[in-house]
Amino acid sequence: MKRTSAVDRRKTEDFERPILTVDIVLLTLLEGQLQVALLPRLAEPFKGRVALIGGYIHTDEDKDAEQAVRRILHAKAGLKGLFFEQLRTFAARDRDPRGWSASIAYFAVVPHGLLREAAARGIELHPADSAPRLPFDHNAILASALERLRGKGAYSTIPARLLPDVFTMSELQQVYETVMGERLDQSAFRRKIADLDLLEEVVGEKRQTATARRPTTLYRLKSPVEVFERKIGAVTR
Amino acid sequence: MKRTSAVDRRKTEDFERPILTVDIVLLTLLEGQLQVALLPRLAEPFKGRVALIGGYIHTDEDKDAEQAVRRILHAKAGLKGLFFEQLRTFAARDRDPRGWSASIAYFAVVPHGLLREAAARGIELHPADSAPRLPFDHNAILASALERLRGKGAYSTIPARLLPDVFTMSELQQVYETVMGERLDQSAFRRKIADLDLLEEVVGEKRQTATARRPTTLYRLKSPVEVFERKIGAVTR
DNA sequence: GCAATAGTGTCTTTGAGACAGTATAGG
DNA sequence: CCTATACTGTCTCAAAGACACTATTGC
Repeated sequence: MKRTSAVDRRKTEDFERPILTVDIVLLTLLEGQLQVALLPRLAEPFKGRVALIGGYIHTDEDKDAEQAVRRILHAKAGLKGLFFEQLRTFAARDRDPRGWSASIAYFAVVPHGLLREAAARGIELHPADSAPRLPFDHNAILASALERLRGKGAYSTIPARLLPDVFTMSELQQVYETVMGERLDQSAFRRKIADLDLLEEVVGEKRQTATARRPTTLYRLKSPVEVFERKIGAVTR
Repeated sequence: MKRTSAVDRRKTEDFERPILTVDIVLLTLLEGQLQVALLPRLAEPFKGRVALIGGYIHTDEDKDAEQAVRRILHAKAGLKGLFFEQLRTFAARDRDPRGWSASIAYFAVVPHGLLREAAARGIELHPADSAPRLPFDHNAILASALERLRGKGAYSTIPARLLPDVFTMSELQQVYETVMGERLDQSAFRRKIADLDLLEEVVGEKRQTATARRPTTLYRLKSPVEVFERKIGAVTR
């Protein structure tokens, strides 16, 4: 892995450049459970084992890291326009057998309904809390994404991005409960959501899962992801 | 900048490796104002201009990015044992004239009293809110550090790390006021700090700035940086 | 009218902002 | 005893937890 002579490089850059990749923790909700999207690796190292969706930065195509994330999500999962944000960078000598490497980790959420094409491309969903052992430090990256979702979940509309465009208030409450891992009081939840003025009603009402007799109002998020000051609280007793 | 032949690399890695550096936003408090530590650059590009403290990852010495931060803080500012945490990574094609590059940005705080040696090494302090124009995207990195400090400041003991080991309650309140840019009510502040149980009294009392008649209790932080649930609140009217 | 979920009203607790009060020193 | 800062007490308001209540449909 030697490049130009050490003498030439010494002027500006004394050290081998580490490998730089992007890894994406793509989360969705299925059967009331958070799931991670994993993809069997096509190349060495760890060829054949499932891992986070990721790839090299393409210095010719990608003008920045976000662009690389968009390109990779599109190419490997057929997805476009998702909400995603940078988690943090995992950079160390021994996280990759190929040598010193850095992975800029991203966290993304997607409604389960958009994953048809992803499934066709070999993407598998695994329960986020009991994912298999992953190569590199991907289990740590996943843990970090879950921590972020649980932390920021209570203070933002990110959990709502796990639902389809249109949803009921009960569904919304269930997502928050799943994400936060706590039961929420129905009355307090609705009050809070109303106060925050995040939703708009969808005109045509609809009947939900056969068990419901009374029809339910449907809602849609007003704006892209928002963050609020005070927590959506849990039931304390 | 060619390395092994394109054919050799094509198997695993089709693209040139970006430059990878670490940059540190080192903040301190001087004359009741937040200040950033900046250092004139010794090498091109932007040789001679002040910039954030940073450097390449040394793949032989640094086992991970945090180690690089510690090494750089020690080598360039003579500092050890500071609180620091990762901000986020700035990665784009045009942020560095040398080509596609990524900087893992860190944010650190230091009591002003520890900066004697740093000053001797050419480090300058500039008001954080009116720093000069910096090379690369360092102004954006600085802005991101300030945002983090102001955001997390109200929920953590990080602001206290801007003070010397031992401090008075008024000093502590002033740091929080400076960081948050808001006046705080004295009674509410003390109640909050007491409830959080963050401090321990220092036995020998001491008289503060000549203006104070009554002697003041001195405190010390009990534990390393802590984060709390509820904000240290501002005066609303 | 019964089952089942949708949705509302209201009591209570708690955190914290406002603000005035008391305490303790030097001069 | 005056001044300047240290420190405390308490009223009030607002957010939100608890919980019981009403509403609307299919069967």
